[in-house]
Amino acid sequence: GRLGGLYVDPIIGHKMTARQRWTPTAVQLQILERIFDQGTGTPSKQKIKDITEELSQHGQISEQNVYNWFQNRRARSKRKQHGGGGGIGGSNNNNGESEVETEAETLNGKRKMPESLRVLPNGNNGIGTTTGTSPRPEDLCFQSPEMSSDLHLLGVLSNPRDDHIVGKMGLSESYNLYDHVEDYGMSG
Amino acid sequence: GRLGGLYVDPIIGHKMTARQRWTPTAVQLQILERIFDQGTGTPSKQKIKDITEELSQHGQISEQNVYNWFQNRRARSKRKQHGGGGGIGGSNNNNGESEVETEAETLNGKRKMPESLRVLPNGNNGIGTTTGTSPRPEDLCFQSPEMSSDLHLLGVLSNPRDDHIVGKMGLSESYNLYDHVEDYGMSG
DNA sequence: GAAATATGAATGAACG
DNA sequence: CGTTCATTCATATTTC
Repeated sequence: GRLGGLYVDPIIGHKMTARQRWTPTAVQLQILERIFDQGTGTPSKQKIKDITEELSQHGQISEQNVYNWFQNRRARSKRKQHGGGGGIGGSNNNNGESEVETEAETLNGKRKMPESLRVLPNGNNGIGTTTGTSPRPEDLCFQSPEMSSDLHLLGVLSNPRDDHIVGKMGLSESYNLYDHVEDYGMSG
Repeated sequence: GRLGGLYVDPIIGHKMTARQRWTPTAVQLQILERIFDQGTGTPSKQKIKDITEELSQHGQISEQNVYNWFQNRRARSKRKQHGGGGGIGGSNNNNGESEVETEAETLNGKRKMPESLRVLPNGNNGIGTTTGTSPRPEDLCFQSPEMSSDLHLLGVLSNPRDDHIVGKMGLSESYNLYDHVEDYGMSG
């Protein structure tokens, strides 16, 4: 993806086909996280301009990128993006420790470890799954496919859109700082 | 054991070996596919909860896993048809909900079937698929990892209570996100 | 065991 | 702002 490329997307429709997706560099990410940690919400437009200008010194970026980043960051803070994979025995960490040191990528600079490892700097994502021993399918193949009785309560699932209307509350930024991180983003 | 293992991560240090990701068991996969086949797409939060609770009886799992599974399932069902599709089978486009049913694997109980039985819906092997041997030009993102304290001018950002109050109260003022390509909408 | 493929997970971007 | 889509990465699994 040529972030700084000059090629223009030849209009595929109303969307950009995501042919050029901005990827924050290590330095940009550091700055963004720093700012995110300082403020509690999405910066104003003027702030975005300043931030964008600053981040432009470390790589191609636009105000839209900064805006999206803050929006996503904030939205996913409640989703415990750190323990995203697991969450069961997980560490319910919220946006409290945004100040994480991503030294690995910083040293590389080449950002070979893109996104996945970038969010796991502490070394504990709380998955706890661990197939340490060989979890080969053969081992669990013995289980009989007795799913008929199990799905009795799931029959309602055939209708995924039955309560998507609810959930739209006030637009106020009254975010409960409590860890109600049961929301990983769905229509409900 | 498999996902239900209790082994804890033995501290990798700087780099984390990234514990094995969740892998659905045969029974879980059957249930998930069944539900996916019933509904049109991603279930709601409440549905996810029910599904997760149900699947927990057949192995360790979290709501995030279920959510990701549906997201990937849906995305890849569409990709196979649209992206890989092309025009071999004649009708290229469809709703997207109807995916290639993998009933063969359910019979075996294993996750995959031998290559012989694995029939691709399009058979686009190495023609238009950029995946596989894709030279990612990530060089563009490269830049010196200079971690300078360039935040000097962004110091103002350290004050979260500058105007964000106006922002949250004045959400209705200029939050036309529909044009957020031009104006991503901020209270500035 | 390496290559190829399948797939869970992360995230930027877009929608409503 | 919350949700959802599309793309990509990393790992698990299969194949040779």
